[in-house]
Amino acid sequence: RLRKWQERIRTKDAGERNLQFALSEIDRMASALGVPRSVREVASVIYRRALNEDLIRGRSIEGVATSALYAACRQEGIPRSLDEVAEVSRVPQKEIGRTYRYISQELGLELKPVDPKQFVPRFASALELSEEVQAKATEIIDVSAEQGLLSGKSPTGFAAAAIYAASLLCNEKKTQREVADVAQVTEVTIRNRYQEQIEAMGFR
Amino acid sequence: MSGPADSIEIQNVVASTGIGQELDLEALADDLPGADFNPDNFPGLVYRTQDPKAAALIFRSGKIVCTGAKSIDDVHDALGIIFDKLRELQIPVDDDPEITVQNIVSSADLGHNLNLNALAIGLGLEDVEYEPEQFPGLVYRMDKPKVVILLFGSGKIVITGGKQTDDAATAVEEIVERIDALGLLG
DNA sequence: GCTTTAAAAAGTAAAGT
DNA sequence: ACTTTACTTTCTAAAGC
Repeated sequence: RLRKWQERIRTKDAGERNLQFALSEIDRMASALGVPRSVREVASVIYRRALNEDLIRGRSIEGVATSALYAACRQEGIPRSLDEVAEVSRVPQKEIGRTYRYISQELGLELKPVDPKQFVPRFASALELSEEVQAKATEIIDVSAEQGLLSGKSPTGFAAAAIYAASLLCNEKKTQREVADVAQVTEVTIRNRYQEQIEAMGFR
Repeated sequence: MSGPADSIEIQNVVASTGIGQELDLEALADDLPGADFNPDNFPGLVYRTQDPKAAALIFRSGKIVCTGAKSIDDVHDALGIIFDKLRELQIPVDDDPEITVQNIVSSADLGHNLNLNALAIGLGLEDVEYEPEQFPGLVYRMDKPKVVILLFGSGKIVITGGKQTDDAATAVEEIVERIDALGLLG
């Protein structure tokens, strides 16, 4: 009797400690990513739901915590790329993506594909670009997406190219390297997306 | 009348079989020229046939997996070559080992560009995986036939998971119908 | 879950010329 | 800037960790 009771307390304590660890990790990563408190709360809710639905079995606590935060950022409309999330996590990017797909499916999050426009304010301010450039980049994304150029393309690369193009059009030029660095894509990707977008805008 | 169904091409067939005889893979690796056997990495011995081009994984139990063939006939031909090679080495092989097709991978072309964002929402987010940051294709799991379809912006698609020859054709017919019903087929 | 094998799709990336 | 190579995703069996 006593042994069973102690075991229950032990598992309860272990579970409690694991939950506290996960929540503190979400907090630490959220701070490193500079996302608001509301996103951390959404991430915590997602993590607790995953815990209640027994989705953590066979997966690492850190992996589920990171994926919950990645999902929360998307749900709140201020997405971080998997690259950015992986930088502040000790879990490899591949596992974060796989775990995200799993919990997203099991919890029925039904998150829409990431909209490249959601990266514009953050990337543009990191590059100290004006509101005018941001508005232009947003327009470029809308017009080129409307013409079907977005299908299959990485949202960060698409946003980076639009910001690069907008910086040229507004006489606030940033180099491809500068934009590539903040968006964490290569110059080659910016060049490729940029060419298509300029053509879609009817410039050239 | 050339439609998407006519563009279907089988790209890979995976099948399993067994010779009904245990094997000494160490000895087989020495006797079979071109055989790759690294038991530390993987328990199967890898043997490749040139014509038809295929790769076989041969296990200690005598069970064999054949992959890479372009048709079901090629699977039978490739395995036939392997059975004969084993017989040449004085290894008893069942007369007519049963060969089971486990997976057929096909490609096809819908002939129109696809708006994958609209398709993800239209087909139902619960049945769709579309993460262009990780992979450019939209993943759609179909129940009947039970296959997985990868759809790309170009309109090219991949059908995998099918076991019947006509699964790909049925799946293409079905996906075209669903996309068309959404008004998303050019 | 992982390990290995094959194949297509298209995007992204890195290395070498 | 160009090409080449390689990695991402889906599927499936096999034996064993």
